[in-house]
Amino acid sequence: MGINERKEREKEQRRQDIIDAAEKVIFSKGLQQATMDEVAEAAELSKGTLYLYFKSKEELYLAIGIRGMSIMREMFEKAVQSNKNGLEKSFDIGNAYFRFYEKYPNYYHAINHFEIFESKYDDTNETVCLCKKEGHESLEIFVNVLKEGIRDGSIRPDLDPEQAATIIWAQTSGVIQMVATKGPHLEKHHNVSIRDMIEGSFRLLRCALEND
Amino acid sequence: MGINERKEREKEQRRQDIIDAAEKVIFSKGLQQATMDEVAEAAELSKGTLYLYFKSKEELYLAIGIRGMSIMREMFEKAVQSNKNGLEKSFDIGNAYFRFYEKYPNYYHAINHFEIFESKYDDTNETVCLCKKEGHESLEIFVNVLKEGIRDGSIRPDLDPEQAATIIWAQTSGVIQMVATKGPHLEKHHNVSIRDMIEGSFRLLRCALEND
DNA sequence: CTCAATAAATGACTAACAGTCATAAGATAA
DNA sequence: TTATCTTATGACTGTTAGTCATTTATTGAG
Repeated sequence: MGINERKEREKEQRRQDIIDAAEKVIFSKGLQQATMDEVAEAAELSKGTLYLYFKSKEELYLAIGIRGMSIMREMFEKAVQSNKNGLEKSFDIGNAYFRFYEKYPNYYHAINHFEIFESKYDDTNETVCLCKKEGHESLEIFVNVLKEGIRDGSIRPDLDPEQAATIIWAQTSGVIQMVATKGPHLEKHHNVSIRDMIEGSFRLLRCALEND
Repeated sequence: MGINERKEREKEQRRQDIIDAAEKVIFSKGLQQATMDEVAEAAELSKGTLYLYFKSKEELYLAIGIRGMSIMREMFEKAVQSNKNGLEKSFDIGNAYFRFYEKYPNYYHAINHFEIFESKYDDTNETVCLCKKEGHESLEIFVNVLKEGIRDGSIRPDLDPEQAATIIWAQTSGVIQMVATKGPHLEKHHNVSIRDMIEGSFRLLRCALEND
């Protein structure tokens, strides 16, 4: 049935149009300040239609987060396409994470919002599961790089790659979050550059990771 | 003037009563679900009165966060009262941070809420400044322990204590936040205990910190 | 004690906004 | 042409943060 397929495509297109509109409004005013009426106007649709495609404002924001996660994962995939050893690739992922934050701060915040409220979300919710799946795929890239590093001898062999990846991911998220919230204050009042912070955290991680 | 002093005390007492009531309501229902009417009822006051003491719901929650920070700082102060070396005291602080999260998850979330939205807050706001001051004092305890460790030779001397403290603090916050959001999921589906995660992160940090 | 002045408390009210639903418009197929 | 089904609409509702005119309580001077 060609008609049904076309309808399906149109529906998906409309969904994406709504997310586009939501990004415009939410990224410029912030999640709280942005209203569904404004999103509807930006999408040139009525508010009711928005709710045919998304259960709530929260879920619409989640859809934005998924876009962000997808972009981030692609950046990670590019970052590990080199012939460096596992240790150096690990730092390339770390740098990619930071570059992602710098280039797409709004997507970063959308992802962060999801991570923070993750425990409150319903596991049967499709959008939530998609979010978790995307996040897990990004982590998996890092796990594989750690394994590679252990194999090529650049990373200490006594590490459990899954555990180490999870922990280092969390640690790096913490540093980027700190930069995101306190960064401007640190640069202004403590004369500490954000770049220094990131590099400082990598220096510590290098001690923790490298073999010998 | 004894009367004015008594009035001042009573005003402060009422303020604390309101925070007590807010804790009861917000801790049991969550920030979003809790309404100011419910807080007012729990405090046995009218809603209008709440707004004589706190500019907004947000600021009332901030006041709860300050209480949490104060408790946390006290736990840190106790943690460093020993005759261990600087390196071990550092881990005692880390453990205290985690114990604080375990014992007072609601205060932990209040603090986290503040940290996350810190950049959006007005720097001229008194409550916000108090929050930042409390947070800074906790960090200062850690900075001093790092300095102590460098002096007693347990911690690598090439570290900048302020920078390292800030970074390690951020990293540890990241790990605890991960535990807070993904912990139950990790324990259930990946058979990874929270305790392992915390200890794993300490093991990595030890490599990064210790001298020789 | 009385009474004006000040301070503290009240709760009905407003504005804003997320989410709903009866109705309408449009597409499709018989 | 018309019945059926899908999609879209926007007026409406319920909830709640925050306000403000009014009331109540406290104080200190005469």
